[in-house]
Amino acid sequence: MQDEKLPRREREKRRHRRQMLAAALELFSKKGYHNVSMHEIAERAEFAIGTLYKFFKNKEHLYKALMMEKAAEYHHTLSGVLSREGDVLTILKDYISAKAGIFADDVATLRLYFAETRGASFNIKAGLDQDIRKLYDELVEQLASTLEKGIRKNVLRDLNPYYMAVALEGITNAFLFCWLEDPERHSYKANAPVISDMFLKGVMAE
Amino acid sequence: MQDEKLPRREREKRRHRRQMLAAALELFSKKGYHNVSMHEIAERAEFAIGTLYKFFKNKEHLYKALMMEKAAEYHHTLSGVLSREGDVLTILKDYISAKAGIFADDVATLRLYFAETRGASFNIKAGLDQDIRKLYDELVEQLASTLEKGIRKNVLRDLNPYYMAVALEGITNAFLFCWLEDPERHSYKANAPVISDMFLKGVMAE
Amino acid sequence: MQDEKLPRREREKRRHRRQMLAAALELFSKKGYHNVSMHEIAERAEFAIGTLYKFFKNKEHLYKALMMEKAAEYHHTLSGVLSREGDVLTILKDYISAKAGIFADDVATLRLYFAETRGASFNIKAGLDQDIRKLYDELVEQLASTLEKGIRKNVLRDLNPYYMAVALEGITNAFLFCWLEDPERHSYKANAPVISDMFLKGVMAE
Amino acid sequence: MQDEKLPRREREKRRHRRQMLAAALELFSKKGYHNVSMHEIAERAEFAIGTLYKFFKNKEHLYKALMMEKAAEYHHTLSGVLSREGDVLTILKDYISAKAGIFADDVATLRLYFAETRGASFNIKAGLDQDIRKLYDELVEQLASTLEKGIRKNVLRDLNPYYMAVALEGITNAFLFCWLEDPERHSYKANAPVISDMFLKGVMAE
DNA sequence: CATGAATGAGACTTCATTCAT
DNA sequence: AATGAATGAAGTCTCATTCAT
Repeated sequence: MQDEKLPRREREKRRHRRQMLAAALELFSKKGYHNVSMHEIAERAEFAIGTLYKFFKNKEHLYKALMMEKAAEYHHTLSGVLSREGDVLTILKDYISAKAGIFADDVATLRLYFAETRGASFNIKAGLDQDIRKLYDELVEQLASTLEKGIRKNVLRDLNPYYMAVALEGITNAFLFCWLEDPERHSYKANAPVISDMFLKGVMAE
Repeated sequence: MQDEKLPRREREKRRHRRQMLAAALELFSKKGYHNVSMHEIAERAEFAIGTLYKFFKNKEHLYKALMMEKAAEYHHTLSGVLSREGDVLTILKDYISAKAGIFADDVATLRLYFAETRGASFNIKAGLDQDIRKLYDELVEQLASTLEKGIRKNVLRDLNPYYMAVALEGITNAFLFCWLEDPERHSYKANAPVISDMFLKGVMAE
Repeated sequence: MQDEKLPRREREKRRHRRQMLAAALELFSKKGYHNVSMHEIAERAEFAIGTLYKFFKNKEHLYKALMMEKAAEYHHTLSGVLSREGDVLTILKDYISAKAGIFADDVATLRLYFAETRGASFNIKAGLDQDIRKLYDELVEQLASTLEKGIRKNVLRDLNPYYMAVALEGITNAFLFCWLEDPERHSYKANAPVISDMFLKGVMAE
Repeated sequence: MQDEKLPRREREKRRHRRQMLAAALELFSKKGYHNVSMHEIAERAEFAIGTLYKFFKNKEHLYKALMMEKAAEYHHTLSGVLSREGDVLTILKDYISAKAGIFADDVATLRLYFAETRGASFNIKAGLDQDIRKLYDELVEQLASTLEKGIRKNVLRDLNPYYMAVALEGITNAFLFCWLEDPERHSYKANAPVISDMFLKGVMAE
């Protein structure tokens, strides 16, 4: 992350890599993996096609690199929220809100994220997308742990914590999806309290 | 739907069409739109490539025909459940259960359904997939109407009914997705009561 | 070989295949495997590139099909000469002459043949060219058998028959090569008696 | 050849050049001209690609430089043998033996040598390979002169000396090729007397 | 309607070569 | 000289679609 102390050459290389990934993100997100050509990405990034291939072995690797970097950021943030000390209800509310912040200025990533984790992904050959899915599964497990803690403390009802996590993910993603489809009408951020309300009321112990 | 009174020629034609769609469904569901070729579909359906094109203008139209037929069935069933007379809570429970029955023996369709409605779909050029999305939106609206009725009858809390519908869809789809990913571990059908419980507790008036 | 009784469609297909192989032979022979593009071959054969790929899985397979068909013809002819009844010296003279006839009107094949069997071949990936080399080895073995017969009949000196075969191949190929390089100055056909003379005198029993 | 009296800079330059040629020889010989990239050569030689291009104008020139140096060595040695004083038969036997020594520890060169002189070479564009071929032709001519001398001295039969040379080259190369293909089974060196025997018996005057 | 050979645009990828540092 | 990032022409191959039979 810290490029500061690197030699100029290395810094430039990283910058170029970022430019390529940015171009790829924009295009993949708008048109989908199979409707974007490597030439298109190279052109958008203002590099020659050969340069693109110097940085990424092939289209799949470029795509995967893109997804993994974004997924890592995403999961790092949410995982951080879930790791906080404090009462479970606050953590859950924060988690719901945090999802808003993450994608607030990066709709492109959100779109791809859905394509990979919710839609049945057919973009990359079997095996390559396993890593991304695995990262996502880990987050759900962590969420389940948090919920389990809530159960033990009698804050939450004694339901299967994994399925509670699945439900929470389902709701939040549904709202994110709404927002993605029509950002004008459906603000996820504004709806975060509604989500918290509905979900928590459904799972809280009385 | 009723082919009985049609001349033999017409009946055969419909049968052929069904065979082609069945082959397409199987392949699209397994490998994704872009990883299936028209030749592959023709071969699987045991027709010549030219015949496939006699029935469907092009690959997109074939895909859309497939999706629309499946979506129509799906929404017809769920719409039927929501149109029933009776108390709202029962209707909602039935709705949740009904989703299990629909896909129980048709995982292939479920997979494609997600690719289109939950993941950001990049399969078919803008405009063509609007019809499918529209059908889905109608169902959500109908669900919202049902929920609104529940609110008016003081059975449900006074929350935005559209967002309640979004939440319910989010939860049920999340569970369907779980089941799709690992049918052995996560039975949607068995979990339907859990879903109903969590969701209804969250939205019911006290 | 007999296309006569085949349906028209099938006959045409074979003709097209032959046209493609002919175009490939001409180009490969003139410019070498790596200096000929599939587009070039398609164009020369007056077919679209896609059609070429309908007939041959890829460039290597096209090349191999070409080589194998030619090699089969070639070895069939020479093998026939070696299988004849009669005295060994006559058979050997005929063998030497026969090599002239084979390539007389097909310099292109001869050139490729050398590239594969005499030059160290780097054209096709390891394994694919084994078949061609094997065919050639079989011929040398058969030649050795013939020579062995001559030894047993005391017509030839008691030398290692395999190495005698190698020597004979070496001489004949060297003359073929001369002719290939400069057909005007060095006629293989005219030199066949010279070859026979030199070689036989070297290996004949007194 | 003598680098001793040169300034250090010059000596280093020559050493670098040799390293590059050695890397190229190894790779070309193993994989063939078209299956080796300039990057690969640079990497093997442990230089940057740009440095490679400082020494050799382009891939063809690199290849040609390699071939010419090896060919020059080769022909210098054999030419030396043919220039010796003494009786023709001894010279010829020595010539046949000498071919063994030359390639004994340099199979790589032998492989390339065949690719260029025996197989129809398609490696380098027309014109560039003429020099190598010319060098080879000169050697054959010199061999023919030697043979002619033998004829004049009534040691050899009165055959066309050029064709006798061609035949000798054919035989020796065939044995070299045998050895190249399977060094374990076919030792050229051990077979040198066999070659001499067969060839000389075929061409000697009685 | 059925067939399937033919088409060719366009995708992915490699690699010889250049040039600023 | 040495470096190696950047270039882009050119090659291989796929596949949606057409059309003559």
